Amino acid sequence: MAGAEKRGTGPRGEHNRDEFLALVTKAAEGLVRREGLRGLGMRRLASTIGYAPNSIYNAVGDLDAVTMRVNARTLARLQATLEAAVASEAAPPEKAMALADAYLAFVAADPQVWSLVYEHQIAPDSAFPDWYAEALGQTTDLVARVLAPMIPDADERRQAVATLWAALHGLASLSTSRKLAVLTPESPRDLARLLIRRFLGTSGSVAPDRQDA
Amino acid sequence: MAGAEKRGTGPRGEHNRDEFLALVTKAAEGLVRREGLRGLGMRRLASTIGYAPNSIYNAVGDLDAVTMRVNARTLARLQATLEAAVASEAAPPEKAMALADAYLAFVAADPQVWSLVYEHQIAPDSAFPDWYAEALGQTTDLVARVLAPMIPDADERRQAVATLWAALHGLASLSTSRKLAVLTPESPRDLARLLIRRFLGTSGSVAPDRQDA
DNA sequence: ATATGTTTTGAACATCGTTCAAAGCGAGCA
DNA sequence: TGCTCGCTTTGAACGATGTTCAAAACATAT
Repeated sequence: MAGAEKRGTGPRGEHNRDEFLALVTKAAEGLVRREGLRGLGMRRLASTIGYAPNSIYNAVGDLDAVTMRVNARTLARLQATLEAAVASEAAPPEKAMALADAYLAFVAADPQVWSLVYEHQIAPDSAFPDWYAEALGQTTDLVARVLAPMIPDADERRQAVATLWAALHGLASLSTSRKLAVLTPESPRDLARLLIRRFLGTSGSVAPDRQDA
Repeated sequence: MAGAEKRGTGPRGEHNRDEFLALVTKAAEGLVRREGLRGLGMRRLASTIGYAPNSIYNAVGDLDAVTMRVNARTLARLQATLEAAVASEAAPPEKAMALADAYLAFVAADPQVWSLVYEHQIAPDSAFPDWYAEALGQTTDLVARVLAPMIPDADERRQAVATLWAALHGLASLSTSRKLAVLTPESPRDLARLLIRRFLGTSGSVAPDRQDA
């Protein structure tokens, strides 16, 4: 009664607990990818993986918990994408451009799943999830590292990172909701280039502005 | 059957049709203001105004239609607020700052209702609502008018307006969802000032940066 | 006063998220 | 082997939702 740290028994099927978590998360992600937030339902998700809804409640939690899992995975994927984008050795301004490009390409490639991250509103009383703040911090740290050579002052850099991050978020958000196309025909990536060029004050052209989209 | 433009009969209660529309819209707005998107339900809305749900279906439509009405009103209120903000005679850079300030103040004063505008996702197959595109255009035209003296070229100005609009939207969005405070302690208005100062290249201080918040 | 057409509504339908209590099954002990 | 313990899985149920149907209530026009 007091010990039993290992486990009393084991699961029935061919999945252990972690595999089941991954199964649920990937199935939910697929549902969102194909039909958006409204396509993610508990009964539907359960039938997709061939389980009863209660199994998901026992292993993961309610629909909010499932959404959190998907969002955590999405942020990790975004993080990996951005890391790969700044891996090359290039001048800082080009790195900033590459970062914005990778961000917007990620969003364009998976708009529904990315939208879930900000469409999902947590209850206003519950505290901010730790893992979310950490994931966000890791990603913005990446931006800060890229901006470090151009903005030496730490305070100013922190403000610049937050501002640029919010601006990119706005471009991506309005783009996926088709509200950006109402204002201008340019792609969000072109606008991001404009933003970064003007914000960072790299007055001339940063790159020959190759147009392949 | 062919004519009868006026009306066959009249409503029962003390409200005519337009008054009823306004009643529904304002009640729905109040619900959202107090409890957010999740607090807006058809049965709850009906009981709030003392009618049966079916009356709302007959006069307004389904819950999506109600949401649209609230959002139209919100955009009109925002439009009026921004118009008032640029009414004063001042140098263009200060006007741009005032515009951003008014926008973010509007969002901060009514975050839940404002969030409804972008939280509400229309079906991906249905076309964009005309009135929404028009309302958006009117508001961004205001920004374009403010920026006109500083950016004479029409193409460049259109891009700048879209970019700044998206950036403001991002600041407001991350602010209401408490994701901006994770990154930096500064208020979104301070970050907007930084954004505009850097974007518009008004290198020095635009205003003495009076701090009253 | 009767007929007409709209407004209003009570009841029903389908579905949803979630919970409860029982059945199913693997592991440890006798 | 047989048995119990404890976790896993589930069928059924509960409450609530958005939405629709058909009937009742009502104001007007003849």
